[in-house]
Amino acid sequence: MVDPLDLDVDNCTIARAMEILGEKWTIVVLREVFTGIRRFDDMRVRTKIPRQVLANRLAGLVEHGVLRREPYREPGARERHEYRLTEKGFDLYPVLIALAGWGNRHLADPEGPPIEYVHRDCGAKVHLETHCAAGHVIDDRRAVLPRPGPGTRLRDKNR
Amino acid sequence: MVDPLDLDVDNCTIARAMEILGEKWTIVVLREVFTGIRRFDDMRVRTKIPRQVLANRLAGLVEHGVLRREPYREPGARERHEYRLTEKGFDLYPVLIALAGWGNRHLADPEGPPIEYVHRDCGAKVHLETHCAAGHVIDDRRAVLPRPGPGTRLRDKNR
DNA sequence: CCCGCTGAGTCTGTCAATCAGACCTAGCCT
DNA sequence: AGGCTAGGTCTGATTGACAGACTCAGCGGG
Repeated sequence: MVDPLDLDVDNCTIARAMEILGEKWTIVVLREVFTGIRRFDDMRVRTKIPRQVLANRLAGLVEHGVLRREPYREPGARERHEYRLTEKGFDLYPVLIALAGWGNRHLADPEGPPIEYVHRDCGAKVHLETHCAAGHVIDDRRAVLPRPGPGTRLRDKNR
Repeated sequence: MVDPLDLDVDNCTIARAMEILGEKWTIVVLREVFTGIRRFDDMRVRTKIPRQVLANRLAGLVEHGVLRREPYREPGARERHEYRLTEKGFDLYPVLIALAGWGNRHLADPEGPPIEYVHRDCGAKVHLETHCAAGHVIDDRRAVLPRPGPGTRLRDKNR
C-alpha cells in the first residue's frame, strides 16, 4: 500500500476537469445550454454574466469540445450562431445533476429550488446512485475509496 | 408551459454551489480530504497550492460547513488541527465521482488516470447511475429534463 | 437610399483574486 | 540558547472579473 503523500497528482483528471469547468460562470453557462438556452443574448439576459466573460466562456467551451457553434437562420434575419452540446458536453450531465442534488439539499431557499431535473418519460425527479462494477449499490459514502490508477506516478524528492 | 426566458434563476442552487466549489483549488482541496489528506502541509506539498490560497480555501470550506477543524496532538508535538469532512461535505462525494468520471473518460493521459474510485468491500470501480424516483434507470441523457421547481420566480421586465 | 434596430460581440479602465516568495510564530527538541 | 517544524501572514506583481461605452453586419421600414 503506497503512502498517498508519495504520489504525484499533477495528472489528476479532477484537477484537469476543473481547469475547464472551474472558471467563474462556466457551470452556469452549461446549465443554460442544458436548459435549452442556446443564444448569446438569451444567456446574458437570464444570467447577468458580463458580456466579455460570456464570450470568453463560450469560446473556451467550444475550444475544449464541450459545445459546438452551429449556424442557423430565422426567416427574415441574417445568419447567426447558437451553441449546442457535443457528446463530450452531454457527458457532463451527471456533474450537473450531482451539483444540483447537493445544492438543492443544502443551499436552497425555504420554498425550494427553482430548477429540478425530471425523467422525460414519467416526470419523476432524477437522482444519482453510486454503483460498483460488481453490481453493488453503494449507500454508505465511506465505502468508496480513492485508489492509485494506471496513470499513477511517484513524486520526486523535492518535498 | 413557461418560457425559460421569463424565469428568474438568481436562486438557482447550481450557481450557489459553484460559489462555494468554483473558486480556484476548492475541488482539489476536497479531493485531498476525500483521499484522506487532512493536514495543511501535506496538502500543500502534494498539490502545490499557494499557501495563502490554501489557507483561504480551508477557512471558506469550514465556514460553509463542508469541513470541520479538529484539534489533534501527536505524542511529543504541540496541538495542531486537521480538516475533516462534515456530513454536508460527505454529500459531495457524487460530485467528485461525476467529475472524476468525466475527466477519466475525456481528459486522461494515454496511460490512464492517476486516481480511481473503488468499492471498499469488493475493489470494483465505482460509477454513477441516473435513476428517476419511479425506479427507471436513465441511460439516454436526453431523457433528463430541467423543470421549474417549487422555488421558481418570474423575472421582472427589465430585460 | 438613409435610418434605426438587433444580436453578438470588442474596447477600456477599475477593482478584486491569484501567485511566488519572504517573513513570522508557538511550542517542542537538543 | 538555538534550531526545527507546522501552519500560517505580509508584500508586490500579474491575471481575471466587471460595468459601461463603442462597433459592426444585415435586415426592415419610410
